[in-house]
Amino acid sequence: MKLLEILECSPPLTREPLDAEQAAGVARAFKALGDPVRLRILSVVASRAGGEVCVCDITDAFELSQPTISHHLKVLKEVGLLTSERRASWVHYRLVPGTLGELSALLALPASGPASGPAGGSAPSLPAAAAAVPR
Amino acid sequence: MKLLEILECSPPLTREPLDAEQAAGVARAFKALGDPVRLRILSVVASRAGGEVCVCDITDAFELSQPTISHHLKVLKEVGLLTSERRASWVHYRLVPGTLGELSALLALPASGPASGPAGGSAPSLPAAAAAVPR
DNA sequence: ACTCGATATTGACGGCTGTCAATATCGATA
DNA sequence: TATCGATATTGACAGCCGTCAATATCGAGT
Repeated sequence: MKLLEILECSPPLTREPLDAEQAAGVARAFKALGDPVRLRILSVVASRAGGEVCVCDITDAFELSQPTISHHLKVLKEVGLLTSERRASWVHYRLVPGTLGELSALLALPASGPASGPAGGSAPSLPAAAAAVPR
Repeated sequence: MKLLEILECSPPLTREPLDAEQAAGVARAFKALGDPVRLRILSVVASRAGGEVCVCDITDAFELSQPTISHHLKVLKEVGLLTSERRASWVHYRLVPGTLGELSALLALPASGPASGPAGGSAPSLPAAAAAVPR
């Protein structure tokens, strides 16, 4: 299943627990972000003005072998965070639009100002409702 | 170094590339989120009304051995996402305030409406500036 | 067709990780 | 202090993961 579809039907963590299927899908994305090199690669792509990075730019921004960089790019691509396009000899990577934003929304706190928040106005966070004996 | 400190001095991915140290710190957090079980545990804690969950509640919400759950809780705690407090026989876990929000901000897209965004209003995302030959 | 530079794939290796059974620890209660 | 329930720790094992050297593929130019 595609990452974006999973993200779009996964509520924010602060809203309700994820079911097993959602968790499995989302975890794949976070696992991909769980490597320092991939995180840096992603930040290079995400912060690039044109939104596009040539592999060669990445390869010599890191002190890692070219196959290793290629491997990380593949991981980021397979999980649905990046896309690639070949132009002439060079391959360019860019963000898959939406995924970063959806991941961000998943972790976001419940909007303090309920002005434009996506949340239905439920659960005003009743302070300590279940203070009884746990079981 | 503590997770929150790292997060507080790490710019959003869309702003500028992470340096190696920031990436290493942040990646630890995402790595912890990169397991389906931990993600579900975290969502259970995050969505809990009182903000607190007893271990026993988690242990029998999953079909995993008690040591396994304990292990995952330890990982989430060591990485700085959860805290625990012992009360009587039971141990209660809660979110470390701020971390989820900071992680969310790290992944967030550049705020379209700069109304209440935490970002200083820089970088109007110049569209495609570097279109020249990659190298 | 041949060569060359850019990128991907393969195969191998050491280290990390998720899981469990067994055991230990820690509080409460008798 | 003896016991019991709740949680943590230990040790072991299979499987995954990051890295590299070697090699393959793919376009472009000659």
